[in-house]
Amino acid sequence: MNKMAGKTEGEQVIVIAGLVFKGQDCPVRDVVDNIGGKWNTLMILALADGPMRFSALRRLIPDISQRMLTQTLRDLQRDGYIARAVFPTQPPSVEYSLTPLGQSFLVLVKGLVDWSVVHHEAIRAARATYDAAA
Amino acid sequence: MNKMAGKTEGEQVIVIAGLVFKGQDCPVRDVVDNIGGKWNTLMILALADGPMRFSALRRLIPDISQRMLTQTLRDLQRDGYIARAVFPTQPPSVEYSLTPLGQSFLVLVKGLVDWSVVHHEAIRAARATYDAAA
DNA sequence: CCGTATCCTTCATGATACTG
DNA sequence: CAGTATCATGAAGGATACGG
Repeated sequence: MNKMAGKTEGEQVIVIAGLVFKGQDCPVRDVVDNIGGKWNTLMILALADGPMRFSALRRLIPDISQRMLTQTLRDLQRDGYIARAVFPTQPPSVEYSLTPLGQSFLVLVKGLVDWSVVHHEAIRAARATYDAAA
Repeated sequence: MNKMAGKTEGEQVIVIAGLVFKGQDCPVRDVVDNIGGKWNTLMILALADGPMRFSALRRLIPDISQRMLTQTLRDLQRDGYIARAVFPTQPPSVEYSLTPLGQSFLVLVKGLVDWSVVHHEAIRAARATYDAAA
């Protein structure tokens, strides 16, 4: 049922698996781009069990640079996955938590993780086979 | 229940949401990296309804360059998501199809797509709000 | 403690032209 | 038809230093 249809003028519409993908306003693109980021999914998982402070996240994920931690949190906040709360302590503390949207998304991420765990071996095996044939 | 544990020597183990993430051999990383690619999920969807020839995929997804189409197909084949079948016609024709692993993965991708469609508006709204505040 | 600012490197992608 | 080869570029990510 895959089809491609051109509109009357210039604007192109792609239909795949019953879904419309337009060049720009594709609903999926935004979400996939977020998953694609190196740290985004991990950050969602890190906040799965409750709010966390900036420094706590750094300790939890030592491999991330401060720059990337900030940026990842900003991106996720901007898209509504996480919330940022500042407490006027001295020095100030900032707490991040999943929004309802983020919690909804967490379900997908967990599904992804579970699938990965189950099929990881098959993937590694396929890779080995392919590389051996090359 | 998030914890970080250091092993006796050097090797670092990160535990998030009950899962172990080691620097290299992380089962999730491979999968997420694949999803992250610009065309990978779209390609999986494109093959959802059955096998497709190279040229058919080009027509279906006009925005992809030949180079990226080839590379995306190669990557997915290497990881075992899709199969490549060459038919000795003149000129030769090549058909790509989802493997069982790919079909299993398709379920996740569809879940992702559905979620995106449902929550796309919320995300766009969050973005608008955030940008307005800035 | 929680960031910004700056610089730098690498990699993914795109454009284009050519081949069995 | 189904690719390869080559070159160019922009974005993503890392390292480091500084600021409120």
